Order: sequence, then C-alpha cells, then structure tokens
Amino acid sequence: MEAKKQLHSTFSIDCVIFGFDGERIKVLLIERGEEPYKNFIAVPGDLVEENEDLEPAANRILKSLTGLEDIFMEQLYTFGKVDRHPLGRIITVAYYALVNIDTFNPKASSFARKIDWWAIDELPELAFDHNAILAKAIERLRWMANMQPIGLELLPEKFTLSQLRRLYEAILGIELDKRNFRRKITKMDFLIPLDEKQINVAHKAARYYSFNKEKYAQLKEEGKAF
Amino acid sequence: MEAKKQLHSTFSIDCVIFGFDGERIKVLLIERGEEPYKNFIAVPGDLVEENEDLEPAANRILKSLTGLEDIFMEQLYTFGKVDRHPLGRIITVAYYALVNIDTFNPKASSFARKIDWWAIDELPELAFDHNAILAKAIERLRWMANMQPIGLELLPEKFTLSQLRRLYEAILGIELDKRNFRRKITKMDFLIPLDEKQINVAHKAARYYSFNKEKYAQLKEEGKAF
DNA sequence: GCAAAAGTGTTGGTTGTACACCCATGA
DNA sequence: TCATGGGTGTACAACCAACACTTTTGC
Repeated sequence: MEAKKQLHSTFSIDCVIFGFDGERIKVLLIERGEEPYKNFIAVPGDLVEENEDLEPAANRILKSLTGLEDIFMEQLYTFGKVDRHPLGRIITVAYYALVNIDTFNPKASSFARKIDWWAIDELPELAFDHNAILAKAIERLRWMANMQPIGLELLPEKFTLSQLRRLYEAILGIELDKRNFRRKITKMDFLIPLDEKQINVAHKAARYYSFNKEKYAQLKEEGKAF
Repeated sequence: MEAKKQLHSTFSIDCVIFGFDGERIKVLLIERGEEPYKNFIAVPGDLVEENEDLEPAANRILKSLTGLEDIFMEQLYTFGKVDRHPLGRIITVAYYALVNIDTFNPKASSFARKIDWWAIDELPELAFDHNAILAKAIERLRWMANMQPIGLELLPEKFTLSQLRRLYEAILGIELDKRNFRRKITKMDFLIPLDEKQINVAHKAARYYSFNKEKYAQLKEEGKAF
C-alpha cells in the first residue's frame, strides 16, 4: 500500500490543550475529517516535518487551532506501540499546553473538521490511543498542581481567589477549605491584590488579583509548592 | 549518501542506567566503536526495530549490557532536534533504569567497545546530545527521590540505614541529619529490620534492613513521600 | 585505649486541618 | 429582606530542624 510505505517509521506530535471555564477543566479535541478514524474525536496532532524540531511542531499545531503563540507547553510522554496507528509505525510525542479559554475561538483546520472543548470527566471514546494520552496528560496536570503554582496560563489576567480555588479543585478533583486555601496561597506571595473588585454581582464583591510573574516563575522552577 | 537515506526519519532508544556504589551515584556509559562519534563516550542506545515496541527495545539494550531483566525502567524524555544526529533525522526516546551495581559485570556489546561506570559529577563530554540527556535524567532522579521512596533497585537485598542515607545524600547532593533521617524513614514503614548485623567492621555493627516491597510499591504509587 | 560509625530524645518552630459566623451586594 | 458568595481567626495536631553523647567493635 502506497500510504503505508510512505508512513513507515515516522513520527507525529499530539497536543493536549487544557483550558478552564471557571468550573471545569476542559480539553480541546477535534473531529477527524479523514481516515483512519474518520469522524472520531481525537487529540489534535500532525506529522512532524522533515526539518522541524518537536517544539516548533507542537507550537504549529497549537497555533493553527487557537491562533495562540508563546503559550505554556511541555512535553508529556512518547507513545510508540507498534500497532497504535493502522497505517504504519508512527510513534507520537505528546505535548500538553495550558491556555486561557476566553482569549480565542477555536477554529477548524486542515486536519480538523470540528473542534470543541470537552470536560475531562466526560470524554468520549477517542481515536488511536488518545484515551491513554489524555489519561497521562490529566495525571501530569494533577501532579503539577500539587508541586507548583498553577493558573497563570489558565485564568484571565484578573481573577478572584475563588476562581483560583475552583481551578485547583477542578484539577485535583477534591474540595478545598476556603480559609485554608486563602491563607496558603496568599502566603506564597505570587499574587498581587488589585484595587479592583467585581461589579454587578449579587453578593459582596470579590477582590481581583493578578500573578506576580517573576515570583510565579521562580516558584515553578523550585517545585515544592503546594 | 546511502546511510543518510536509510536513516532518514527513524528513531532510537537511549538508556540511562544508574547505579550506586555505596558512595556515589554512577551511570553506565559506553565507548562508541563506530562512527559517528567513534571513540566518544555515550549513553547506550540503539535504533528501534520495525516491529519492536519502545519498552522492549529499552529492555533489550539494558539486557545486552548488563544481562539484567525485569529492572525498574521508566521513560524519561524524547529528544528530537533536527540536527542532533549527523546521519539523519533520528529522534531518540530516552529511558532511565536503576540497577544494583553489584549484581552483574557490565559487558561490551555490538555497539559498545568499552563500558564503564562514571560518577555523575565527573562526566566527560559525551557524544550527540547525551550530556543533555544525562542532565535530564539526573534531574528526574532527584525529583523522584524527593517524592517517593527510592533505593530498592539501587541497593543490595540487605542494607544498613547508613547505606540508605548515603544513597539519598548522593542523589540529592546534600547532607542529611542521621537522627532525623532514621526517624522519618522508619516511620514510613516500608523497611523490615532483620535479625542480622554487620560483621567484621571496626565499629559497632549496624543492623541490616530489607524493603517491604508491597508497602514500598504502594508509597511509590501515591507519590508524596519524602 | 583509640578510632569509627551506630544508635538514641528533646525542644521550638512551622505547617496543616478542622471548623462558623458576619458582610456586602443585587434582585 | 433574602439569597449569594466574600471574607475572616483560632486551637490542636503533625511534622520538621537543630542539636551531643554513649555504645560497640577491630585494631
């Protein structure tokens, strides 16, 4: 088979893109417009070009779907089972990215017929081994949230402490005590309280915060937080 | 060039094998017998065969050098810079393994002229991007030691608490308080004190311990320890 | 008897956790 | 005035870090 020959021993990138809608962690998935797995939902990905490094390939995919650049993205894991792709031996290097869900509208692209946000606890059956890829990505996200500050990439510029708490709760899948959370997170000193409050809310208006990016980056380096 | 064509767009495994000699963390490196980088020191690795999954490939390499099977091994990271290999586009999936240094003698193999243990703080300049691979592996090892029990794979069946402490010190690159270490590690409950002590030592004989493997595995799952 | 490593407790500070009420706002 | 989520303090337990001396053994 021609396609089979051409695809023999090559590799692709898959890109798990996480967002947070204020309540749940979501992931951006496409509906495949082509065989194999036509019409299946899948993690967006593409073959890596001959002269393309891996990170740029991952960024290319991210940009083609979201228009976003310079986004947090990190290598996740490489999946290489011999039979994972029906057209030949294709190993895939999975990346994951964190994006602010409000800053763009996903757009279909060459390899995607439809594109949508899916809550990570209501995933359909996916193409290829993509359920395994997503499981690994979610596990990594949880791990990260335990070890480092998280949120800069997932929240808007200004956010309330409750939003941040709900983010942690959504990632970790547990409830957090409001008072203890506030104490802990404010003591870590990477939040800047703003002189600005919510308006038009039917309750006491919450203060907005933003991230101190230097401090945030520094804590991320060190690991250990949370 | 024929070789270039044949190697176009394929992938390899590299296998960082850590051991502990009682004092320092060491890593098993080969001297390459072939071009490219002939005579350079390198992390052992090989191309992945057409019908070979990644883990089996990593195990094959480990076994050919050490004779060992069923050893702790985990995927580390995938390195895929376009120009990382002079003969073509070869991305490499790095694994790392932990072995007990006393249970075997490394043996040269098809791809290795010489093979030796190197202390991780006295590494030479390595072939390809292998210094970066090792740096990542050491970083991962440190991270692991902070989050999980470690040692089962690196120590002999029976060991003293001082040996275990020196292992942690070697990995983390810091000194640990003897009393606090004992308290902490024994409270975690994955050690079994044996009715056996050192003999022929010019000081008070230390008790031997062994690992409770179920408990150890369970704590490893959970993460969080240490 | 001396050198070398084993083994052992206490204290003070810090951190984590559980828990309940009043406040500001829009409807 | 009611419903909603914002904001606040305390007490107890667990954990962490610092620290020095006695014991056993071979030489």
